[in-house]
Amino acid sequence: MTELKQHLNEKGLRLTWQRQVVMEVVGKHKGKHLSSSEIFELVKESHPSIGLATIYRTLPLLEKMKLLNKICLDDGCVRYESYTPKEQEHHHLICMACGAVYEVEQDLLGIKEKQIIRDNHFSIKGYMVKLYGYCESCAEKKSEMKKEVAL
Amino acid sequence: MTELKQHLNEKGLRLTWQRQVVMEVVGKHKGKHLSSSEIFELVKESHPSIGLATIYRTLPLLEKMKLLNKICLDDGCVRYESYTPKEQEHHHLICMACGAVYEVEQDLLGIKEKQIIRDNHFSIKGYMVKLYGYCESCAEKKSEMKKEVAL
DNA sequence: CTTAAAGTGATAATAATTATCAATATCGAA
DNA sequence: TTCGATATTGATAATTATTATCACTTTAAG
Ligand SMILES: [Mn+2]
Ligand SMILES: [Mn+2]
Ligand SMILES: [Zn+2]
Ligand SMILES: [Zn+2]
Repeated sequence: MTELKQHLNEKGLRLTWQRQVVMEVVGKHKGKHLSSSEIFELVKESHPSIGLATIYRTLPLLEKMKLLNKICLDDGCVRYESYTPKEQEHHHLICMACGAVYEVEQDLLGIKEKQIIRDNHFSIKGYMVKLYGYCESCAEKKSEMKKEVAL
Repeated sequence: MTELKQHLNEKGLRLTWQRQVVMEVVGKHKGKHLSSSEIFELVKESHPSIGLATIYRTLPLLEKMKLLNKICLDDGCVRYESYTPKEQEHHHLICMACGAVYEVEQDLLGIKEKQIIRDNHFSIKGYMVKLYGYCESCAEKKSEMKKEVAL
């Protein structure tokens, strides 16, 4: 039995082709950070009859079942990506100039976690780091502009 | 000359009482994470004639001048707080049950930053860590519920 | 004091997301 | 299999957060 069906059964929910297709589509785009409407468009390619409301219902559901990760990259919409378990969380570099997003595969917090839990009486289930800065090409453009102004 | 006026002058922008009041209001609420409409309500208390559009214009402006921090706590709206410079960045514990937000004053990345810059050819100007978990009271409620189910 | 240009308030317009509801599909039991 | 309780869906109306417009006002340099 597929992992999706398993999770659904546990909660008395039903397996529909809509839920399967959403899982498949996101799974086919590892490394991408897809908005709800982008997922809608991708699903429609193979299943044009699906409704947008179903997408908006399905994504939070899959997230709660930990089959997807929800992320918020400050561009005004929620995005989703394939689930990464706590042990191999990854993080995001966001270019403040062009908005490009790069992934960082590294444990960025490490042992500090335990200390935070002690200090704050807060049990930590996961974390997300967003790093803001400039990608290589945007950094170059910025230094060129400074030169021009100096002339 | 106030820091606000200084920044505005540099860019040929003007000092208005609206901009001053928004700064004041957010400054009076250190530790809070205020949404645009919450800020609107707070400003209206002393200055009822202000328009919502001005709030939405002013906040991103103050953020670009680094007089405010913009944050995104996954609840569907942008929030702002008093500016904290890079050297003393703080981070957020978000309770997945009740939504409460606590602050953590700690450098969570430290030396890893340089390594990230090397590995990714990305200049880092700042970062933000969101830690997800359960606050003390919600953690208790959860364990109580498990007991009940077990009965 | 004048005046050009920046800024504002009211409000219309968008964009993302949620709520409603009648019709349909799923799945365990008969 | 068939049946039926109910979970789910698609269409669409409604909300919510944010942005765009535009005529009028305010700022600040001269
Ligand atoms: Mn990612
Ligand atoms: Mn904070
Ligand atoms: Zn860039
Ligand atoms: Zn809580």
